[in-house]
Amino acid sequence: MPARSPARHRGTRPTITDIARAADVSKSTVSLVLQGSPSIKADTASRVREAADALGYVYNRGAADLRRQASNTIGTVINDLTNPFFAELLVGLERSLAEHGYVTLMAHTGEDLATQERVLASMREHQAAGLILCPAFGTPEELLQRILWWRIPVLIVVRPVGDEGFDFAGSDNEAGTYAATKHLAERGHRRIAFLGRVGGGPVYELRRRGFARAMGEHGLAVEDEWLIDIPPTREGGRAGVRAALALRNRPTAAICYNDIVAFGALSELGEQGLRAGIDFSIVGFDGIADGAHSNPPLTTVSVNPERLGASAANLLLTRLRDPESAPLRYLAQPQLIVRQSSGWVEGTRLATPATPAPEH
Amino acid sequence: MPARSPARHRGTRPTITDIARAADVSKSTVSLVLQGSPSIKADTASRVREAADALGYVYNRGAADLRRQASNTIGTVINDLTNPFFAELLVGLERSLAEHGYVTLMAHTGEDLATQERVLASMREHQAAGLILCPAFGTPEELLQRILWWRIPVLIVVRPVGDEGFDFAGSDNEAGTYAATKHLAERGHRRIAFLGRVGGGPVYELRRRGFARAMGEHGLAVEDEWLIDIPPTREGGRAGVRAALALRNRPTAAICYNDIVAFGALSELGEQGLRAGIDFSIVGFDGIADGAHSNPPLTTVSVNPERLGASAANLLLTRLRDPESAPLRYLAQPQLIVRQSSGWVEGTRLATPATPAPEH
DNA sequence: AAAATTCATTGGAACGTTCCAAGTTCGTCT
DNA sequence: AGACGAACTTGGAACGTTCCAATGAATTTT
Repeated sequence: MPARSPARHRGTRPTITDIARAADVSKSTVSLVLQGSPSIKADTASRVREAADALGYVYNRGAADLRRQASNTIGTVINDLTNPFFAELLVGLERSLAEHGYVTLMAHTGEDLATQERVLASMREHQAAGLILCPAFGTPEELLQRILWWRIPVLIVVRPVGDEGFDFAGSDNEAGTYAATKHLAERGHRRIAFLGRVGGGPVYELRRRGFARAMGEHGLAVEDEWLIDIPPTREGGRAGVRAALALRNRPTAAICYNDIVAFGALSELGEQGLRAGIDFSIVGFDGIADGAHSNPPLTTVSVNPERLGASAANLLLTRLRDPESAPLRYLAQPQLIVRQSSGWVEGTRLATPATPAPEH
Repeated sequence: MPARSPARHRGTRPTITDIARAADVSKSTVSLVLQGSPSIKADTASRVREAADALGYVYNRGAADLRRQASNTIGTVINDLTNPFFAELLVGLERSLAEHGYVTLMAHTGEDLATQERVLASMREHQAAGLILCPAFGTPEELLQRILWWRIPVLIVVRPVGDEGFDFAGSDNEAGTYAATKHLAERGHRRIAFLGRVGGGPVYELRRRGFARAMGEHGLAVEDEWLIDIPPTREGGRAGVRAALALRNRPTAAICYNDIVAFGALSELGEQGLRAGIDFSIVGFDGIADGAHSNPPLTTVSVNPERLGASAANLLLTRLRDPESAPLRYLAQPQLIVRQSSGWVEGTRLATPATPAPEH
């Protein structure tokens, strides 16, 4: 390799070629040293490393990725970050990815399908090694097929799309609401409402089913009007409680589709002068951190969102190692956390249970 | 250019060279077409585009970035995503970046300085075009200097580091707590506590100062014990209220360092059987979405986190266009949103004001 | 002492783009 | 008819890595 090369002009970053020149070795040697190859003599290696430091060298991952035809970027698509559930999920995801040397290219869809299309295409152009997708509401299975056709490993989180066939990480929704409903029934509730978007996709369907099953097993009827159709938002929670309280055959408790619905419900109860856990019981779903400090603290079915995120990331990394194996599947077993918002017993005030707190 | 090239083997993605071969033009022409150059004849262009579609071509942004010595990746470092304030900020950031054709490389530090160092270095290797940093607590000015030395434009968000000199987007903390305190004073409160981490950096300092100034202007003394030292968390809020209620000269209201502290405070008041806004008033800071639906809804100083994020992104993009201009600075003017948690008046119950709601 | 083996290093061709300089093909003007 | 320009198109050298095949030197084996 010719020792003569054009001198580096100010402002441009040093490359392995510059290091090579400074350390008087070839660019191949520098590359090997940077990769920690054992076949380079120790003192050559340290000479190279010194030169690199002296020049303020920065590894150019883009160039390496181009040559290696690989990347350590994982595209992560979140549909609703303003829901702390997804924020906590993202924390777990990102942490786990980072721990394994991957980097997170993050995009937010706000439940918009067109945005989702756009960001996925962008991640493809960016040569993401894999994708993690919290699908926006109404995502067609066809999109997932298309992504597979791109030959990019993709993991779906939280909301299943299509029937199996894709890698998926989520929680056992049916078991979750079953436990929640059982809890309320055992505390003496006989008329229990369910607050969520009717026809709101598979997650809603499963949660409703767990509710119905538990009701049935406790010999409790489910009146149609107790299935209250509200958007899965804080406002929805308020509206749901208003609707529930207005019913002729008024429920004494409600299972909420998720924690933010439950927060809305708590808020509305307060506004109506009712005490959650005494006058009316509320149970949420998700187990977001705020639930431990709402007013009153929220009984909820915790899926431990941060841990779910970490598990999801690990699942995708497994897939990256073995692109051809059968679809992977992880279902977190949710855990009922009893706090004050369900501290109600037939006719009497229940001693508020100490938060049992095996939480983080 | 030789028309003969090795045939594409299955599994490898088509490149502009493949398109060139298919459309019987040169690779340069394909490149120009993809860039929408006007100097390519319309029918050539469409022939090329058809070939590209037929082959299922995907633009390789990494390769282009390498050649152009540029990238459209912005590194975004968030210190605490489990605080909805930062989650909403991130939403605004990402949306604005995406609208301008940039992509967000996101990392979470969890307030850990070592993690912060690591992710910043990684973003540098990834050739981020710019950085947006919500600095972890205790970030030294030296780090910022170092980043500038990297010649990567960086914007600091929320927490200033060092004295000016860096691009910054944040809110007027002093004015915010001033307005909040004034509000409480005008409602008749004379003993007001401030719940936050004493010595918790410049943001704390400014918020405390706004509080002190308003107290002074209303002729109210600030007892040392009313400055309650708690971590800026939900738990901190609970502890703060407990501490406040235990004081001999017991305050009747508290300004909280931020909304999640306020949520903790509301929770603790509830636990103690006190009604926020009636028995004790609470004001938060940040204006996160949940505040509109807490129990009771939270009076807060809203900085509109999502909009702040968008503004921050725009500021960085301005900087990218002109790398040499003087430091940029954006201070959001926060807005007091009065809700029920401060609906208290000397001796009487205040008619709960309708949420005035110019919120989003 | 020659051959074989190991060890350390290196040349140079990729990877998929961009973009400059240069080329070709026209139509138009003298 | 020849020259000139405009309108299109193209060759090929970058960008900063990796990694294969090859080289040379030192060491061991025969």
